[in-house]
Amino acid sequence: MGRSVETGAQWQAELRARGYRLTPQRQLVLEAVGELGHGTPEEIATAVRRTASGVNISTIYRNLELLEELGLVRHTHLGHGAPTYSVAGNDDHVHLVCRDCDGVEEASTELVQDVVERLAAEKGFTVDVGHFALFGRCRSCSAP
Amino acid sequence: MGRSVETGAQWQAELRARGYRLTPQRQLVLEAVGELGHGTPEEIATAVRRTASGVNISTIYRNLELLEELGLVRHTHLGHGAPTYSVAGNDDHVHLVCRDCDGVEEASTELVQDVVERLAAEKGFTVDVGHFALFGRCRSCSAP
DNA sequence: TTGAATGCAAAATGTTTGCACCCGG
DNA sequence: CCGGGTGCAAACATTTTGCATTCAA
Repeated sequence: MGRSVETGAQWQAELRARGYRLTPQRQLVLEAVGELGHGTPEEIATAVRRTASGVNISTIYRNLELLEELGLVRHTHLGHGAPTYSVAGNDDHVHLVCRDCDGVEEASTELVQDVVERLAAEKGFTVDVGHFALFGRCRSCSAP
Repeated sequence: MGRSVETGAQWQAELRARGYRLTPQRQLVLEAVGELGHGTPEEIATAVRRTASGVNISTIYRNLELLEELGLVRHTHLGHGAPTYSVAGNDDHVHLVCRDCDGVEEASTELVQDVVERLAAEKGFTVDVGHFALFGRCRSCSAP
């Protein structure tokens, strides 16, 4: 689902080029993020453990951090507790977070293209569109 | 600074109408949020304690929740750890959070007016503009 | 008086860190 | 072999909760 971006060989080479090693845990974390689409560290850990039951949560955190540094994953704070990780680069979208039901909808980034361009021009601020979260109330929760 | 919206008498009446009580702690929390402009629960606690040194952090949390329910304050997740509270209704603005330096800039909500209207029309999603956070990289951190 | 609110301490979450051992290159 | 990576346990940070006490109305 949705994955692509680079081949395994590509990021693995990049990894080594930077002096890091390729470990099963590392591969599994990246795969899990891709499969889940969105996931908190805890959810990712659960997914990873379906294949490798012993993986520690701190390993998940350390690898998410590393994979983010490599630009392979990205995280967003969708409001409440844990952040949500997703694979970088593909199917970017804006997150619409409902404050009432905590539901998360997605919208095309095309929606905010103007805003992004204006901020770049006027403020020199480069928006990370995939990181984009809008809070408010969804249709269902607005209904009487 | 920046306060207005309602008079003290107004929200205090509303409070009682809902069966809640007016306590010094409650007033102090609201005042502190107003004075700070933005603040984490811990920062608000510090501000409150300048006047009333014994106030417990759990009281701060409980009152922030209540004041938010009453629509007097609002909170935003600006990325990292603790959320930021501010007085609702006045000086709404968009938050621009830099992922590199963690700095927070503000921009006029006018910037996103179109987006807000389109989302309302197309998705029935009511954006809470004061809750708006954009993540990315600020001018300084973009510079070489 | 009386139940909402507070203070306190303990528990629940979510995340980070120190360290000994392990293993990818 | 060697330094990066992992597991584990403990430390942290933030928020929530149970309960006895206090106090606003």
